[in-house]
Amino acid sequence: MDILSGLNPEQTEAVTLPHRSALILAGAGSGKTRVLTSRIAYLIQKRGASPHEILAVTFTNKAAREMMARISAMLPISIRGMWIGTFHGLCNRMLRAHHKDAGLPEAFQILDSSDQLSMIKRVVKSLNIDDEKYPPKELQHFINGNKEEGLRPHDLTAYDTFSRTRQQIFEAYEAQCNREGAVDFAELLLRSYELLKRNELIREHYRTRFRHILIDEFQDTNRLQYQWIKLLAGKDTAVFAVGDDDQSIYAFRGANTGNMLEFERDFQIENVIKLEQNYRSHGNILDAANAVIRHNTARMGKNLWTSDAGGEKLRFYQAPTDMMEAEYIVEEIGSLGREGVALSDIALLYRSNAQSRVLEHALFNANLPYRVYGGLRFFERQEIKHALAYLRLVHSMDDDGAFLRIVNFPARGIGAKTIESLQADAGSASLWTKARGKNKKLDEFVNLVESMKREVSGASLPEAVETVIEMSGLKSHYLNDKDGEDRLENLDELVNAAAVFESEGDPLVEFLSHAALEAGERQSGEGEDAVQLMTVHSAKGLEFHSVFLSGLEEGLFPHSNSRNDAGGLEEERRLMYVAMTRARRRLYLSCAQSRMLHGQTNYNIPSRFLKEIPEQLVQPIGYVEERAPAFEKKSPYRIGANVFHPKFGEGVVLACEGMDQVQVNFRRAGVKWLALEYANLIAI
DNA sequence: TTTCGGCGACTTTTT
DNA sequence: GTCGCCGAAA
Repeated sequence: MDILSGLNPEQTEAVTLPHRSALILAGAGSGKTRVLTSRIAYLIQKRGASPHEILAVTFTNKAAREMMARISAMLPISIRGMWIGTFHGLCNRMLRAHHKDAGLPEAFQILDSSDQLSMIKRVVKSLNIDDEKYPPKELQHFINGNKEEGLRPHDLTAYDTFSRTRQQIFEAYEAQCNREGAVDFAELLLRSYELLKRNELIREHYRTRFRHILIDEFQDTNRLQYQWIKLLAGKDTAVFAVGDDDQSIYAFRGANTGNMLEFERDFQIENVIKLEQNYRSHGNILDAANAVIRHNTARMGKNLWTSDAGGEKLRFYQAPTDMMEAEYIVEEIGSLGREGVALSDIALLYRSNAQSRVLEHALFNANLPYRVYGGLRFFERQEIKHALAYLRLVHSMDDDGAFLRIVNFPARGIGAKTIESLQADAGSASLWTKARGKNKKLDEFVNLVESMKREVSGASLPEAVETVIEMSGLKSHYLNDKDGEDRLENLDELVNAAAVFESEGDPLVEFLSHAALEAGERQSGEGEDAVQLMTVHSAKGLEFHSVFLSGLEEGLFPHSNSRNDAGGLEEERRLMYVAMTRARRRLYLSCAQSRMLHGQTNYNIPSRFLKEIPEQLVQPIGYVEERAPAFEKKSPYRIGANVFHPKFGEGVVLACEGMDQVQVNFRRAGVKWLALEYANLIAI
């Protein structure tokens, strides 16, 4: 099949661009992933590129897997030479290959966020610092924030005791990481960046190798990730960046849309290709979403359109209480089901996780199957972390994090007192080195770990996992625990995961990295036909026949915490935009006059975002007559109407704001906002 | 050492 | 309303 068949002109242009860097602004539902994968297939098939020359980077493992699957479906050849993965995955790969030059032990281990947090707690304690004054959570944010700016402790200037202390903690934390051979997520990136920066040989090697770098969800990159890309791109490298500034919803964790503008400058992008044709949603849904996002000022400018005009109006329901809102939603789901819509094609979206409970309650009462996304993931479960900690300790005795996690789990009578004295003995050495000969119980533990080590050496990975689960006593512990059933199942699942795990080097080291880098699917039950419940954030990238967007109230959505600064409000609006554009055919908007939150009743007014949706696109249901007007008053002009202005000439109405303002695209004078009171517009 | 009860927090989340 | 953490009692 031809790679280009079925692509629209803009998509084709993007896929077939000559060898130079490019920025693709890809709106929601505009075929972004398709363009990205087609580009790779095109480079290989039509431009004679070798898979070896291609590096493609994504944000999630899921996206990376999807990309690989799609490319291998398009190409008859093996894609093994390609580097496709997340930023962290690719940095890990690079650091494993050059661990010596990066100053890391061969089998360095990766700390996930919770490992990192406990490491910070340990460091704070060892420095005798008050964790009330310096909360570990904040320190974690501080450390990661600095690393993401490319800053090490010695790069910081401290003017007062507070910042000096934080700097000291940062320093001690790094020292402890180095002692244990541990690397946190931000460190993976920063190390890799510094490696490329300092080592010319390695840098030039990758620069000549990767002639094509492709980046997905470019709007979500942080500063360090962008700098990493910049370092990696040689003079003959073409960087193909795909993103949508309107869908940037992760600024709160460091994503920097400014990278898009910088990219245009740094890589001398001549023309930005915009993919504006939406293949997902009906016209009314798209018009409404466009009307909302237009209220943002910091935009690169893009207007989605569809040939699939019209469709059903959006439905709006204002309920007296959150319970009644949920009941309304459940009723509607029932009738959608009877119309033949699959339950799994229906999504209930909300701004914050706390809102799911009332919805779950209503769904449960109505006996409708549902699936909630979010929550604990496989490799984050305590029983899994415990088992992995045994593996870690067996593999590397200096791993204090692993030692502390399991020294008394299952309980073997080694308490805080013993540990404290052990830590005092150890100083800057690892706990393991001082554990023997301290007391009887610790000796037993040391012997246990050593006999595990003997058993495990030479065993296959799944055998090792199984041995550790048995010998540690985890298995019998959970057998005796009345709620241990699920945990035992998960431990079995861990053995399975180890059995199917493929590795190229040391299987244990790679398996442990895998566990840290890929927290695993959230839960099973993928295939069942169930209503999908999730936050708007986790819905990004997905689409559904029908979407219910609930809790559209001031203080909730937009969230009260983002009300203060303008940037926060614009991010909330982008979130609203993302939420609305998830719907293909039907979009329900709802809010409640009163809502139970944090154990007390709140009375909220409808979200300001509702007012930004043109009234004629919305079908109100039920109570709405009594409410204060939530929607924009009908403008005398319709979007798309032709108008004439005495000075600017002919134009087309792009948007209306209330009764008195319109945005017009004039054929000669360009796009302008006009006050109807003064403008003397004439409809033609 | 373990367990239980009280108190405070509480937006969004991937690696 | 619920979860997680911390301190006091068993």
